[in-house]
Amino acid sequence: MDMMQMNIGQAAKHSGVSAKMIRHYEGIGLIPKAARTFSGYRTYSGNDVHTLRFIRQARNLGFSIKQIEHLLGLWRNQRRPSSKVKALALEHIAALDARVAELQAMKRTLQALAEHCHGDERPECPILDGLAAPDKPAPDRAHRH
Amino acid sequence: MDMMQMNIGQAAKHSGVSAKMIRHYEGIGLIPKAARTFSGYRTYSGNDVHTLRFIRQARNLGFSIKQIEHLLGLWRNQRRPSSKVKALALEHIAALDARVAELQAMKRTLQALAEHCHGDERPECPILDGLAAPDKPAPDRAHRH
DNA sequence: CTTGACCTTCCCAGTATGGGAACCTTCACA
DNA sequence: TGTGAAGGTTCCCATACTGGGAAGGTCAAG
Repeated sequence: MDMMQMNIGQAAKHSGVSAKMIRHYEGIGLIPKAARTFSGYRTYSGNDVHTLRFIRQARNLGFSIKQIEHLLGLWRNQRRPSSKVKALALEHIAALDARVAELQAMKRTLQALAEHCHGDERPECPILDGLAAPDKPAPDRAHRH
Repeated sequence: MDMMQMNIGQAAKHSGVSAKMIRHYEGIGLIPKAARTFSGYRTYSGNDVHTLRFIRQARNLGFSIKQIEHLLGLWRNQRRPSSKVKALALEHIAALDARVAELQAMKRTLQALAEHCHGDERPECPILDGLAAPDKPAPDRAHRH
């Protein structure tokens, strides 16, 4: 029924994805091109909104666009083995863990420096000294992606 | 003192900051424009390399460029109160904590979904169902060990 | 001189999101 | 029926950080 047809603003409200982002997702091909009214407005069905909500949920869990593309494919394929989905999820969990470990390492280091900083009017500051320290002369290239 | 003069590749090696990034930092004004040889090559002193290393260290700890700008200013100012530095550091630690909490929340949610997914040949998948679900649910959250 | 390593600038790519300009469409109300 | 607000359209720009690569100049060694 046409009752479920809505324009982009409504779809945004109902899905929690901004109109800007909906257009963007269409632009990069994450979602198919929306149908248009005679005058050029995009229209969305309840189904489209459902997809958008799926996307938003996945993004809330930190999945990348590439991964979401993958997830959408699995979602739409009634015959996917759940193992594929689970693998993707576990992989992402591992990535989250790795990122957390990275951030916690940063925090630990910074905290160690901060603990020794008086934090008063005096200029001596172990934090700056720590940043200025020669570190290891081994140029490392390991960073976030 | 000319012994310490080097071109960008050497400075990159000694600082751990890529040549590409050194040029970029110069471009955005994070570091002053490098001196040039007659033929246009940038040259760096031991001091410049020291600054680059400072920057790299700060980035390794997750500081943003804006914050590093600030830190560099404090570093160069012999009369800064250490309280300013400490404030910046503590603020950043708080941001790291916040980010960690965010990621951990994602992980918890995803893990809860994954636990109920068989991960076999069957298509039923609570993970996809969870992503497709209308968002409301905060049903089971008491899964801590 | 030639060659290869290194330098220069400039453009493009990505992730994900938002701001805003310039313009067109819809709809309700005077 | 006119009109103004609200909301749609496209397009460009910016964020923060980093890399790839092209086209061309420079330097040192063989």
